[in-house]
Amino acid sequence: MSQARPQTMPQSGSLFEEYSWRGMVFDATPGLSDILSKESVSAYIGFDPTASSLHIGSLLPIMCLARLQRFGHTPIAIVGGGTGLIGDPSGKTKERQLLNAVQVEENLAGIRSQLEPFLDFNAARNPARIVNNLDWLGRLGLIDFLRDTGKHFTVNYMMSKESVRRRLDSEDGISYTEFTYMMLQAYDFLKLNELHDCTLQLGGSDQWGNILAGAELIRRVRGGKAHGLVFPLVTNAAGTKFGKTESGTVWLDPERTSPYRFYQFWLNTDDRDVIPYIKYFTWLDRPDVEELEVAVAGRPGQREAQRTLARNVTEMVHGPAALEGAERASKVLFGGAMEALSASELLDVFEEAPSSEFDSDVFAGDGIGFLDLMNRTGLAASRGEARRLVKSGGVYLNNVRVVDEARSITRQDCIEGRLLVLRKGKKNYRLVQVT
RNA sequence: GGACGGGUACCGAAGCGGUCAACCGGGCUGGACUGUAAAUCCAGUGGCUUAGCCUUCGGAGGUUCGAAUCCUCCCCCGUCCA
Repeated sequence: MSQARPQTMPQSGSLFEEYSWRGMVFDATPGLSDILSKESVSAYIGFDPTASSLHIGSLLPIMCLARLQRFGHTPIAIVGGGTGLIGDPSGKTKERQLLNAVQVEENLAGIRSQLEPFLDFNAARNPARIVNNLDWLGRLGLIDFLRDTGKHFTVNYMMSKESVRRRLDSEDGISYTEFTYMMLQAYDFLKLNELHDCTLQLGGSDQWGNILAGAELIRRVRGGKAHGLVFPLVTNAAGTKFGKTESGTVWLDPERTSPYRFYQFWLNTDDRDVIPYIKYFTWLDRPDVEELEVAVAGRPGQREAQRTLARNVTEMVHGPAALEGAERASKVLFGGAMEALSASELLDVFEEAPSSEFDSDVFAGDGIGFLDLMNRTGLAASRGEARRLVKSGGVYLNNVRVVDEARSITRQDCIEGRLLVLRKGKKNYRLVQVT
């Protein structure tokens, strides 16, 4: 079950079959399966530059491209520098806030670097490409656009699309700007078809309408056949939005979501979701996945599948060193062997835990009351709450349960005289640094 | 503009003169069990110097020994009529 890095060694079988067994085909244009088994094609997916980092919601599209490349096809990631300035109405009930060009430019740079670990840009035969559609949309003249592209779309056709219709029914309506989005995306497909012989567009199921519009445009303008394939929306058994936790979105950027949290996110995957996720997000082959499926059914408590998922995805996104750190941190946080670590190691492990700084005077002499400390670090909203927590046995100081609500904290309690680890419940840590 | 109905803690919702810091449900937070899960069970959920005290029931006044509860005015929301 080793984790393979980006590579272009073609795999056997057809890409379509591969997508299928992994549950990644929600819908596809007729005949696509045939073409993928016979020819090597160029395919693209668009990434939305709404934020400077991709989050794990983009992992499925990324894996789609990566798999495609392994099957000998050529992946193109298009970052929507141009379309990002417009805003896609698909899946949105409200008009979007427009981003300015500078923001989009910054976001593009971040996204580009996050795609790089997944795709091989130096493959001899089918190197991956990242393109920015601002390159052509930016200098597209309005008159040309209306004559060459607009002529191929009837308003009737556009209005019949689900993404538009829903907004027509809503109170807010849809602006002309967003209404035009579909045409711009179609134009992208046309342009990529022209420049890079791209004949396939992939996307989430909400992109189906936009993708078909592009294929249609290619047929009309260039007489060529183009295809589309959409993957399903990633769901979770809890019915919440995939990729969100109590602490927010799970980003790919380690600055935003630490590798530890990232690893934990996957480790905490529901039993019902773990096999689909493994199919989506790892390179494990069919026999390995089936083995894990048996493991989940037979001894769910072992969480072999979750562990495998977390290990694989964390390593793929953040590298082996970060994975090692995340696993070490997990061990300390859930195994409780805190004494074994030095203050600086603890700082490292708790890097992403909220922390408060206190002047060393606070701990001098008789020190500070424990309840006050709880309150002042924000771990408890009031002293009363702190008291209740202690009474119910839910508070730990340096991983030792606190039973005496009247106790004070002095310098003696600090690890190496400079660090305290407060914990509320099982997972709620707060670091106190003595300065 | 008129007629009703209503505004209670994070949300929903009881209470309609004292025993109300306010039933109950949800949420949330702890605990037990467990697999860092789900389900279940238990506890807590305004503040404090915690056998007690203080501040809360849309807002401001008033009646009363005593008000979330009664009265007056005001603000806001819903429904119907104009």
